[in-house]
Amino acid sequence: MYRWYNSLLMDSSSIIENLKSKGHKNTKVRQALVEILLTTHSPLSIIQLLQNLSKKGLKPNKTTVYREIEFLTNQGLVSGVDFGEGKKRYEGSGDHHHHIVCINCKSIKDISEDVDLDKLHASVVKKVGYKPVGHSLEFFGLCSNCQ
Amino acid sequence: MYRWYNSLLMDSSSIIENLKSKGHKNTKVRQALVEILLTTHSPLSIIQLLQNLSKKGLKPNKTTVYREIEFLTNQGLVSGVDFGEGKKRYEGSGDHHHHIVCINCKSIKDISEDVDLDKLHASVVKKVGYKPVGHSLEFFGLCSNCQ
DNA sequence: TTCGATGCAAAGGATTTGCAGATGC
DNA sequence: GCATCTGCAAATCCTTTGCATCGAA
Repeated sequence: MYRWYNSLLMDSSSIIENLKSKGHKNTKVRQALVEILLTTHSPLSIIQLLQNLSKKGLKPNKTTVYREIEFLTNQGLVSGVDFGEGKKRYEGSGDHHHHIVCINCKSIKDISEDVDLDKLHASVVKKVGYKPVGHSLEFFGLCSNCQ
Repeated sequence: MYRWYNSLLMDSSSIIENLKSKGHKNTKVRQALVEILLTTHSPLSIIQLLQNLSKKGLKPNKTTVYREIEFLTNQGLVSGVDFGEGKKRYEGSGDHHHHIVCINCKSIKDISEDVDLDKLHASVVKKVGYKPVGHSLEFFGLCSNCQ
């Protein structure tokens, strides 16, 4: 998947600078969201993003967060994951990895295992004639506390 | 994943019989839903289930379909999949396989490729100490029409 | 000044819930 | 007859939209 930046090598201010060079503005909410998504390595819901913003002293409207996330997604900086909870979660695009979700307490753990789906993805895509865009792989289970 | 039946070997009436033996009733909607999910090998939304029921001359309330799907899910007969569309889709549990979804026209293709995630699943689960329940793997792309 | 960003209210869509009435066995 | 199933209305939750205002460059 093409990505014009590498979040691991880029800090929030250089991301903001890049956005400014495209005619977008530097706002407190934007900068804080980028920081939160760059430092939190697990997918956050809109409500959790609002809580994190609140910790930074920012209390934007929920709509603003939805729109900012949509914007950052269009910029390729953020991607959404869906655990079938009836809502989406968001993480920095540079963070692409997979998760295991406890079906009871909903806790989420990252999977460090390097899942190489690219080869499979390529073969699947070739077979069905689709232009590849991405994939989603999540595991579900009961965490040690909930068993 | 434990499953008390094998949908490939079981027709709708024997499933209904099994449910009746557990004290559940045989209703037209239940029987029709089981038939639909047994014969449609792609995940259907609640609206699509209603449309399919309609073709069979049944016009149940949407709430009834939600409750029936919940019931069949609890019985292990149905499982939900989520493509991040903001709604769930449902398929017969015996149908477990993966999909590729066109991000433009939303068309869904099954992946015949035999994705052996069980080994990966087992290793992941062992490492994080979770009791395994299931997984979800979907690919996204642009279908030939939408490219 | 200009155009992007924001807040607020309202609307939309999926899903759930409470309760009374209908139906299978 | 009794437990399950159903319909209807209302409520809830997530997300989107319209519009007027604000604010960064």
